[in-house]
Amino acid sequence: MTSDENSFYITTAISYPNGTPHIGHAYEVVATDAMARFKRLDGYDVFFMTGTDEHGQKMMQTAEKEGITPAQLAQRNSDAFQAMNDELGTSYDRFIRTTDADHHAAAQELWRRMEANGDIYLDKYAGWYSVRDEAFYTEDQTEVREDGVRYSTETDTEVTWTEEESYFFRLSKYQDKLLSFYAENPEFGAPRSRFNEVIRFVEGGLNDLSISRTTFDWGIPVPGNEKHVMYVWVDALTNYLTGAGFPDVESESFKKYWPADVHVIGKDISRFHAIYWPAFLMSAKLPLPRRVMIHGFLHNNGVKMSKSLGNTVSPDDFANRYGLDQIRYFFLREVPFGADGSYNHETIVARINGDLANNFGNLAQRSLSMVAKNCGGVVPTPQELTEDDREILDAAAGLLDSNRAAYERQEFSRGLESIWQVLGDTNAYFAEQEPWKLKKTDPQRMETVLYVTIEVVRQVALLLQPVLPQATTAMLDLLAVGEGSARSFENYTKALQPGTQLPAPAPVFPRYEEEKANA
RNA sequence: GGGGCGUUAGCUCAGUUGGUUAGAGCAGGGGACUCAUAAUCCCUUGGUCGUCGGUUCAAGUCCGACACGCCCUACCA
Repeated sequence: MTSDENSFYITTAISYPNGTPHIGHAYEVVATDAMARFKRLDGYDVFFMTGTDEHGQKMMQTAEKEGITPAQLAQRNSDAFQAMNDELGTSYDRFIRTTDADHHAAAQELWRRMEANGDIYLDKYAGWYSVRDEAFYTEDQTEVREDGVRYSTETDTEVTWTEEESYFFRLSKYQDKLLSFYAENPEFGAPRSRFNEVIRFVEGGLNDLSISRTTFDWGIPVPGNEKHVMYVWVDALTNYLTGAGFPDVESESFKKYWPADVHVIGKDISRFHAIYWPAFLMSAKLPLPRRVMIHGFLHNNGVKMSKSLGNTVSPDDFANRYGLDQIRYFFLREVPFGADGSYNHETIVARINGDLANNFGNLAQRSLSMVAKNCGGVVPTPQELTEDDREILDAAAGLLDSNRAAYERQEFSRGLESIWQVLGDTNAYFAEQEPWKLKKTDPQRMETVLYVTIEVVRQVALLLQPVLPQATTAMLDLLAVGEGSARSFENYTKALQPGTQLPAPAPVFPRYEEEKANA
């Protein structure tokens, strides 16, 4: 039972809409979007899903505080998350909500399967429960502080003594199975350092997991016992199955897309995805996802954002200030995916002006404007290629494979780095060939140089579509590259046709000017 | 307490299985050019590769301590 090899199913984590979206949410979805776009361009049948995880006690409490129902809160904030995706122009195929009807059916079916496998039993749970963490703590993991309230020592959140009947999942039974799965699938968790943490945790022994609650009802009812709702993580993780069409395992979409190819998540939830989730699926006798890609966090200059400091920036403001493609590029180029990173105004501007405007934008502009002025505005006709010409064209041609390899491991920054290496070489090539002098001495040679240059620009633009969807669309328009398949990777080597009429060139990447920003 | 990761030019980082003068980008300095978004190109200043010790003909690259930093996990060896 494996999914179609030409299909590609990728997900972000679903967000908890207890609050509004921040930069971290944008970061995750942009990276996932780039991956999805790359695979589409590379001929895959892609299904890209993101969404919101709306159940749980925290949602109930927040709603209560605001004097609205959990459903209203969920609706409002889920809409905000979807709006963020739309403003960022992400190419999601489904925005799933755990309140969707088909998700209820999926979560209950997963439960039944785990139960049928003998992995769920009813018991009692007593302990210090933190609503914020959605977790129980033992006595010694908590302490009473000056205010007379008991807190979790580790997470500084308030805990209350909770005694309740609860269903448990026999997670302990899966320790060895998980460990052998990890050993056989070294690429399952990434980056390696995070995966190692997961493995160490499992090696340390697994306790059975409490997977239901009776103290509130904002959740999916446990099949056969409506007093209980499912623990939010059983509910939430199942969304990945729902998106593929579960519980209809015979459906076309399920056969095509499950198991998921990549779950993109933050480092805070690696345990749920790399331990609980595979264990649930093993229990339910379903195939396991191929990869869990764990990204780091972005810090604003190492300073945490907080509302009281007034330094919060919504993804929306961020994009409006710098530009959509610009922040996408910054996110993916500046920080190796998987590592923590930091951002600040100066670094962002340096990337926008140095990489995008100067190295790439200007290369296109300088070559295309010469074409417009000296070649009658049509794609020039190359003569026999010199060693220099071939070298630069070969370098560009090689980028497709190197980027495939980079994307396969979500190493976006490496892929982009290799592209900018070629752009740098091309600028050097252009300066060395001096086509503006050839204009008078050897017009045919000039045409060859211009042709080679804009052909490199074409290939680079094709390859950058996943990261810079808007700018590359404009760039490919300037090169009169047809829409649709002409812009997919199958036509990566389909060179520009001499004589093709080109539109008047115009700059694609504006420089970021401080005066304008401060106004 | 146990474990993991990191510590390389001002900044951000690359450095394969140990092997000639340790690299890139940005920043800094000098020059060139004029096709171009004051863009681009060339040259160039910066490093006792955290500290100490060891293995080796040879270590940034292996081993052992130690010092910082980050992370995971815990009072059980």
